[in-house]
Amino acid sequence: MRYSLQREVIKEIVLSTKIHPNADWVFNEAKKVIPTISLGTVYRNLKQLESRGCIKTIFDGSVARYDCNRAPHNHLKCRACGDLVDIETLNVEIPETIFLKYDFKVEQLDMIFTGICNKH
Amino acid sequence: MRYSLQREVIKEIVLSTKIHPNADWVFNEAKKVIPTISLGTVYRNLKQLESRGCIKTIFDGSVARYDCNRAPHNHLKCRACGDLVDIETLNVEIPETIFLKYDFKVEQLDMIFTGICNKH
DNA sequence: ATTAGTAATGAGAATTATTACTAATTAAAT
DNA sequence: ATTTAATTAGTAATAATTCTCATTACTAAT
Repeated sequence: MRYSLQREVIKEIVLSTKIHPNADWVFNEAKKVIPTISLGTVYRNLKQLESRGCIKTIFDGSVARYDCNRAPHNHLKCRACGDLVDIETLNVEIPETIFLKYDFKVEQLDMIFTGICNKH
Repeated sequence: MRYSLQREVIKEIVLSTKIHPNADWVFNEAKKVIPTISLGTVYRNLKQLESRGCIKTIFDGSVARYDCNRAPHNHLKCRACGDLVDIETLNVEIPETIFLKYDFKVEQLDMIFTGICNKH
């Protein structure tokens, strides 16, 4: 993968925040550094960064948000302000159990706790 | 909420399948019964049925799918065929723990296991 | 039975998030 | 320096969903 300034900037932006931004937020931040950058470039690079394992995509309802935390973890989602915060991974019956019970090979577990955060 | 044939048909369709259909699938099924029904009507009624608690919405990536299973449960999602199946709720550290640890009032927990089902 | 009031509908336009296309640019290899 | 292929900006296209609005059809009261 060839170097590009746009990609470096996009990567830095996502890696430097914990807010789990969406593409549009990243786009607006990136414009502060490269005013001519286009939204398509942001989407293209977010996708590339994800496929390289640099970042992860989480779906918040129907919109994609990007997460720089590569350690296994889960999320709390406040339904009042929309904030999404990381929490340490909670213990769940191991995938092995699911394999035996449902004949299904688990590769990934996404868990999201929705509720009200301490700002409300 | 006033009676409407469209809503009854839409409700029956969602309640009679376990495939967790999306709006378009419901639309196509509904057309078999009411050929003049419109997609907007399907979306409008799915939303109403959800707010009444008759059905639940699950987001599969960025598209909404509808679930007639009102008991607490989780989902297995096959990344090969896209099938989504219900599994019984697994034991998770109770919301109380999260409240104490993160000062966050959990109202709902969504959990989705992604992997490969026994058809592959 | 008729009517008045208003919720619901169908059809299509609008919106939002995302992807695809294309000609021009640029990093990197020769 | 020249070539090559990846990448870009800008814009058009797409997909899913929501909105608008004139018309239709339930329902309660007459």
